[in-house]
Amino acid sequence: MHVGHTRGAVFGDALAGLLEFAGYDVTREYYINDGGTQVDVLARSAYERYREAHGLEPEIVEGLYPGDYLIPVGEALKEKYGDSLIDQPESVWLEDLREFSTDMMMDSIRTDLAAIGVTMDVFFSEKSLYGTGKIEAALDNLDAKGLIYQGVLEPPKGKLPEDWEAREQTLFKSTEYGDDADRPVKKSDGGWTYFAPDIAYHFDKVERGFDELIDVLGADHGGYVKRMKAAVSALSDSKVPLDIKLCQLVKLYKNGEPFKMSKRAGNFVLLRDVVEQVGADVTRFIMLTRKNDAPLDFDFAKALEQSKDNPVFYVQYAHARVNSVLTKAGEAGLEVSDKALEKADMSLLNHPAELSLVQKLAEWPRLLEIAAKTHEPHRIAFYLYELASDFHALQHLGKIEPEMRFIQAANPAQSLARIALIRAVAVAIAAGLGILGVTPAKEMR
RNA sequence: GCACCCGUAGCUCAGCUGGAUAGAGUACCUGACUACGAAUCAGGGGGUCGCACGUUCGAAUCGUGCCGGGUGCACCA
Repeated sequence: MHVGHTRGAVFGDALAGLLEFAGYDVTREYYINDGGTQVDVLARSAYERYREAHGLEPEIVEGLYPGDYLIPVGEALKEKYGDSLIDQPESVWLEDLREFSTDMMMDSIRTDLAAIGVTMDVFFSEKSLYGTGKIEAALDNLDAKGLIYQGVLEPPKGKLPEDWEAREQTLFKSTEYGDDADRPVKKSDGGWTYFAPDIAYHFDKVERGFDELIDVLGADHGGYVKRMKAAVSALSDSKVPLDIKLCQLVKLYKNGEPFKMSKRAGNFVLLRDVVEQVGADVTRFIMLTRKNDAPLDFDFAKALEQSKDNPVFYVQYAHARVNSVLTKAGEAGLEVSDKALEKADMSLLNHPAELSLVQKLAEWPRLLEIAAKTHEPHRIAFYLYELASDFHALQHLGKIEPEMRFIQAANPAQSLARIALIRAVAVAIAAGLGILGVTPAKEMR
């Protein structure tokens, strides 16, 4: 996986965590694109790398995947097949290589997901929809509702594709559900379009009884939203809502200098490189400090910095500080268990800095509700930063005004109230970071 | 041409189920460490919330139109 994919994975995982926290029963699914012609391309590309592993010059022609990530696949193929596939026709090896390559890609993806702390409940294979009657079943469902027909599409407005010609195709009447045009489910050669298995996948989800669906996609799939929503509405008789979250690109920087990622040459910055350098916590948090549909700048240098420039440390530091105070209070002979703190007299909190922290804390349930309802986990990240900020301000006040220190040796009741307050801060931070999948460190030395 | 997303401080962005003087980071300037962790904090300057209408007691937030930027646009995934 390259870092672009990561954002979707982190976003989806954090959203799932958020919904779980809000009381939903969530299933995280990964849809494996292991069907269709793209896998043929993958297999052919891997074959060239296999030849390369034998010292032959790979012929990575236009249309194949040029990325370096297939080099190990070629080597693994050499390991398994020796030279038995060299100069053999495609018919001999294509099927085997399809499976071999997708398996290896998926292993790699699973490893990457684990490295970033993402655990999927279900890996759903697109391939499993072909030849099993599932696509047919989904389309039959639509057909029974009168939403499938043979027809010819209007040419697209604006500039016409050069090889445009009117063709009769099998179409889904997605305009019935708000789409701009009806969409083909079969290609002119009789094969399924990519849209057909996608319909079948969503149908399968509906059949499995989910009452709410969320897709996380790259922003370049924006044009696909209406038709998919139309399909799910049709399949579920408008009973199952589908929300589609589009994640924008991640731009990598190092000290403000853009990091070149040539997609054509396949030179991606890999997720594992990023995680190795900055760690999963930082990677995740930074990915969530932007709205999902806004582009994200990811600066390595800042991600490595352990300062206010780096929001993760700022938040974690607040959490660590609270724990430090709790320890100090214990050493000072105060009983600071949660049970003891429940008895604290909170009316003793009346300094503006204390009250503003109380206020911020009071926003937490409401914020959770909005974040969950709008499917926007970034709100949690921003909130945690603000909460940490208010906390840091209050703690620092103790340096300027000693009577504002949390622990007042001469006044246990006051101390208890303040410690109850900051303990609440720690609880919220731990919960919030937990939702985002970031470790709430107790100390950061 | 059509659809979707975006346009808020010099820069990067929050805020948008309508509500009080529009927030943060960064940058720039000035300050605070014998004491709960200075990986921190305080203060200062800096904004016609793209533009214009409209709905409303009230609009950055909702609606319409326009301007500017991004993405996508038969049969490829």
